[in-house]
Amino acid sequence: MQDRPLEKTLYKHFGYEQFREGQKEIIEELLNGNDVLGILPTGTGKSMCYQLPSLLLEGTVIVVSPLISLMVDQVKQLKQQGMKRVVAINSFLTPMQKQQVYDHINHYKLIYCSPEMLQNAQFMQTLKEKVSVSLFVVDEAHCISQWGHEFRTDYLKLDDTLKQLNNPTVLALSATAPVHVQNDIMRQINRPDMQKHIFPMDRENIAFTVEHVTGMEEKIERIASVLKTHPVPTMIYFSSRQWTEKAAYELTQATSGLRVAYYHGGMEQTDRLLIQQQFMNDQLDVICCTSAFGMGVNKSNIRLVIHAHIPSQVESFLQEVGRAGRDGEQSVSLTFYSPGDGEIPKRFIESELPSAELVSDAIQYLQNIAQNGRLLPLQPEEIEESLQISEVQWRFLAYQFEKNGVIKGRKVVHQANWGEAYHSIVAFIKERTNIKQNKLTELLNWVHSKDCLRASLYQSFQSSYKTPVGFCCDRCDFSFNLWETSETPDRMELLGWEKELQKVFLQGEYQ
DNA sequence: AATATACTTAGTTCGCGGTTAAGATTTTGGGGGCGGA
Repeated sequence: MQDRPLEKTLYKHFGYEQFREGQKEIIEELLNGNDVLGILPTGTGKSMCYQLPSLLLEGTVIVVSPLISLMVDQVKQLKQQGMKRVVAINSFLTPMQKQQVYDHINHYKLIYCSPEMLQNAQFMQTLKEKVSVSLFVVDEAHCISQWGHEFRTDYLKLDDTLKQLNNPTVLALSATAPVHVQNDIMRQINRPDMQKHIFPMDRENIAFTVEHVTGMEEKIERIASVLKTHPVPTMIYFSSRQWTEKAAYELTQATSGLRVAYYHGGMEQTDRLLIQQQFMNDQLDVICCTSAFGMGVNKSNIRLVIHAHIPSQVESFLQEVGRAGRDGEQSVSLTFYSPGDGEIPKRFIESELPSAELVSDAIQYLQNIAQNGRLLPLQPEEIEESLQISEVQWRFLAYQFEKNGVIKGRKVVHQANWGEAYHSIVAFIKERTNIKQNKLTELLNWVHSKDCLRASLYQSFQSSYKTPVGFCCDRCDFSFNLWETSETPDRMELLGWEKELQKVFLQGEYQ
């Protein structure tokens, strides 16, 4: 091991004898100063790709993460492994805590933050003054492409952040990113020449099945009957919060004995955390959830992922399905479709971005402000109120107006080219809506596909896919009565005393 | 009739509970000296 310094560091700090597939190549690439786009399946240790370099590189590693809970989990885990010079900066810190972190910012080797945080002037100033960034990591990088254009536009400003931080080496990581998402990531962060380390993401132990039914009532009946014969750890996706709650109640009634809960973004943070932990600890069998549930759920024995509603694109579908069978055991994806099910995602797509009329209203509103020599209101809620638009719609517009030179921070640019801005924004909205509608159509086509579900699902994502280890799909060889699941395992899984002790010590620890 | 996804902010408090470091005290094991067999 003497002439293998990377392995030595790996063993010394993380206790592993050798690297997993892909890790070493990526790390060497980064240490040589090359940008890397890494697409690695979940559970193969993506975070090692930057945690180990953070120990070897001179400066600081910045990790952009989409969820506070993800950063907090990572920091907790690293501290537990003995790496103390790690911090997550987010809105959970009080102003005083934040100041303390800023005062000693150069003490940290790893800093986790959200893309929004990187738009905070004080944070950026602190970084620029006191920190030399050796590596800039975008975790869950598909968020750039999937959320950046409409939902969280700060994801599209990372290229500017990189410039301000003296163009450090970049590592973009994701588990599920088809070629067009990979290209979008590189385009948005303005690094066209990234070294690609891409591993196939098709899952050979998941069987696919689609059932056409009449409506939600029949779906829940079917789910109940499947769960009675196959009482396995299960996730059920819905497109509405209300249905998650209703279904959880009805399934509890229908399947005596199964422990069912619901989870969606409208719940209290503490409740969300509790449900997630109970599910991960096998204290719950079934979760009825919206798309809010998923990222950061590292439960290895999820056997069944049901879509009671379809999402709005294949990428989301694959991410959600991919949470099944991380342990390699036979798992199943069950998708329901009833006539009209495409309507919900269609409405989402239509309502997410403002209409042309709203863009024109917004321009009038801005011109009014400019003429009176005023600034934009400090509270965005005030603008949303005046224009009668949603928070997401205003954030999208604000980003577009800024990009088109109409506003600068809170200032409205007087001599802006309003006509051109209007046309370019409206054209962009059309283009995005189109792209999203096509993505929805792609998923709907799959649901109605007559051919092998596995083949048609993965075809557009990668050139080839592995042959399944068990069942393939309901067009080929799968049906529920062939699928044998072992008896519900003991509720209390024995982990060995080290893991049990670790669990006890880390319980309830959140910051 | 409507249906989902997340982040953000707060200026310089105060008291309480818990933790840690340092010092004091007690317990315990081992080493060394001494006397006797």
